[in-house]
Amino acid sequence: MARSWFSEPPEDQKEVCPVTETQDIIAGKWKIIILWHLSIQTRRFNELHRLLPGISKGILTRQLRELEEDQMVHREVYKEVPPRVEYSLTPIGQSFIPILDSMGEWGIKYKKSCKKAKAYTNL
Amino acid sequence: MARSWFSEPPEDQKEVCPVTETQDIIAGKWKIIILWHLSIQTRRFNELHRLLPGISKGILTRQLRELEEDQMVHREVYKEVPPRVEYSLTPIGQSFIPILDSMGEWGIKYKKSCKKAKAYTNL
DNA sequence: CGGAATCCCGGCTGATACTG
DNA sequence: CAGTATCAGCCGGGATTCCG
Repeated sequence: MARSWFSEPPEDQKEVCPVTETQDIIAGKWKIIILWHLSIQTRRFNELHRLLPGISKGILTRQLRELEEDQMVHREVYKEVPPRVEYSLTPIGQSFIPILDSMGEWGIKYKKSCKKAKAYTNL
Repeated sequence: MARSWFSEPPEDQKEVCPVTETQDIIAGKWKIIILWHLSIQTRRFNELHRLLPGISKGILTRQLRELEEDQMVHREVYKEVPPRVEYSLTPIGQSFIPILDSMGEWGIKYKKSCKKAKAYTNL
């Protein structure tokens, strides 16, 4: 018993519900968006930073590291001056691209089919 | 200026990157899992509560409400004693099912193809 | 350029108690 | 049964500073 003493009955849940695994990986405010940008092409760190307006370098680093740990993203360091680091999708990450595409298409259809009630919460 | 004074350049971002929309909707610790359970069949409140070990009723309610606001989930109240409330997917929610399925399948493949490094962080 | 190290902060999450 | 209300806390995001 490491840390399963509260609110976490991990095993059975993941057995029963396979999306749990996926949920764990793409949870994180920027991960889906990062993966999407990497699905287009390999990107450098600052390139990603520019593509994600509002994210700080610290956070970007963390999200990328976590994606690395989950073997979704590959980090290639070129020993140069100034340094260059390129991020790309691993094979596992690439296998996720169809889902990213679906999510993109769905997002577009979603915007068309409904004006978000959330925006008008004050009604 | 409501609350967009920091870290939120919403418009352009969503233009450029369609997954942002989707990200916003499925963000939330339990939403994907809730949607998945509802994709199987209509469920009652306590049924969902049992299916999601670890979630509290308060949180479950909130996540469901948010999914309702986003028009993903329909809430049907039966005027009975004791009360009965059933949750199901709206048409928009149903249009998301393929993605849920993909995520489920992907999650299974993922588990096979890699032993998560995260679990052994202490190495 | 691409981070690492810190600190801070808010919001979501979660527990508990109460209600119709 | 299906919530609401309230409060606590934690974690993850964010800003800033420093480094090779």
